[in-house]
Amino acid sequence: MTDTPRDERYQRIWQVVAEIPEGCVLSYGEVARLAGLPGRARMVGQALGRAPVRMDLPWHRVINAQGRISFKRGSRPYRKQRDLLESEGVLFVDGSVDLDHYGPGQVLDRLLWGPIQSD
DNA sequence: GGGCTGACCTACT
DNA sequence: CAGTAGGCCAGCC
Repeated sequence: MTDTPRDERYQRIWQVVAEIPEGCVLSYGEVARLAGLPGRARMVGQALGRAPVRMDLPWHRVINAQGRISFKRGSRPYRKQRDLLESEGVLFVDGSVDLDHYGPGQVLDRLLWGPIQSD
């Protein structure tokens, strides 16, 4: 897979991100794995940063494995991402999202049952 | 080529 | 919970 052309790797990453349902989040590592690039979480961040704006990628649905936004707290990108997520119903508790509620394990439930109501 | 940086991750102290 | 270490790899000096 290391011989895969760079453009194709970006394409795969973008595709995975594009398919994250609204109100759900995936970690960089998870996206990398789903794109067939295990262990290359860093590349996901790069791919997102270089994604053409016209793609309208839901980049905000990608956060780190800690369930937190990877931009510096309080920075503009940080607030932007957080606003977008909260507008989709993703709740932040003490600066992090509950991956048990919005993470990959909940994608199916989310599709079947709709937005998370509460506990 | 070497060195450094980064929207990262896991495992281990 | 905080820190460290090693792994990962594209891009830019």
